[in-house]
Amino acid sequence: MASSRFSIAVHTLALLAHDERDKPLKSEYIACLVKTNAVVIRRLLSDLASANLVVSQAGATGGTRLARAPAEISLTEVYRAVEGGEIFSLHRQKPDSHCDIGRSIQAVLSKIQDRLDTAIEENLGKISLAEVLSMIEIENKNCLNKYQGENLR
Amino acid sequence: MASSRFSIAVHTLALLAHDERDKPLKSEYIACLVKTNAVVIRRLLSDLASANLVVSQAGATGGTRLARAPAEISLTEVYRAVEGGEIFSLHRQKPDSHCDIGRSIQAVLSKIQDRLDTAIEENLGKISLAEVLSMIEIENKNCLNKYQGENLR
DNA sequence: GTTACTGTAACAGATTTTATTACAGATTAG
DNA sequence: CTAATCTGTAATAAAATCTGTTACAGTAAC
Repeated sequence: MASSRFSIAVHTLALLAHDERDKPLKSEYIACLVKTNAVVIRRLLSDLASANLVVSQAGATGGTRLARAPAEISLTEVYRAVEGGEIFSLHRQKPDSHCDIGRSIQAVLSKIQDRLDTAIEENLGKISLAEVLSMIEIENKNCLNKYQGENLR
Repeated sequence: MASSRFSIAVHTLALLAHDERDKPLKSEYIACLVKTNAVVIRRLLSDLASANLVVSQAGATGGTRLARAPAEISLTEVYRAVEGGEIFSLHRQKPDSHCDIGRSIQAVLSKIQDRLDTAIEENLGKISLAEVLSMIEIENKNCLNKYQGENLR
């Protein structure tokens, strides 16, 4: 799945974690910062809500906020919630099953897919939303330093 | 990249490893077994040749054969040769950079991409083409057993 | 020189992602 | 209770990506 849903989900969650957390954000506002359509955000938030990562409220003054503290949200959960979870696709046409290889290659490839998926989830499991926030902060400081450094010349 | 190129590459290499290895296979023949077009196979083989995994020969009686023994070909090499190598995409539209999050989120996501990519390559590095062949054999035997078992009823 | 391949370009078709419009249902304020 | 303002979802359009196909130049054997 080469979609950008994971990226947009992490961005959205970071926004929810960054702003005052008791005040829910509106999809329109998030969409504006992420530069996409509000419906795209709502669909994503809907998936995140199903995974109990966020809580939405309908009606005027409604919006969405995190369901838990950022330190308690792992990127694995986000990945599972919004991404299909296949690193590569199998053959679109089923291979010729008269051949020894063709008969079993897809079963073998599926096993490899599973291994990779596990590896990815383990890896993402080590990263929490809180860590993403601090990575962002560090990145911002680096930017600032670079910029000042260049001004000194 | 949710393409099936990796699957088709592994299938193709398995075919090259399975048949007599001194006799090169023609793209048309491989395409028939993989159930795709010969040009698709040639494009793939062309990438695999650039990665020194196979050797092709033009002209009548030409074709393609493995460049090394199956035990010496790791799936990491195959993956790198044919697949773009991005588990998820970044935002298609760049996010609003007036916002603290938007300014740095993509840099952070890139780092996460890199980590995942490394994890995948490490994982695939543990699997050689030779192992794929034996996995296929095991799978075929399992199929056979199942089939015979069902016939006994 | 004829035949039988590979390698690539160029284009068409299919599939997948993303954006947009529209509207029903929920919630609050007045 | 009515108007205003959200979410959630369906339906559809547009854009991007992936596959398949045709065409043909270049290479090697016979």
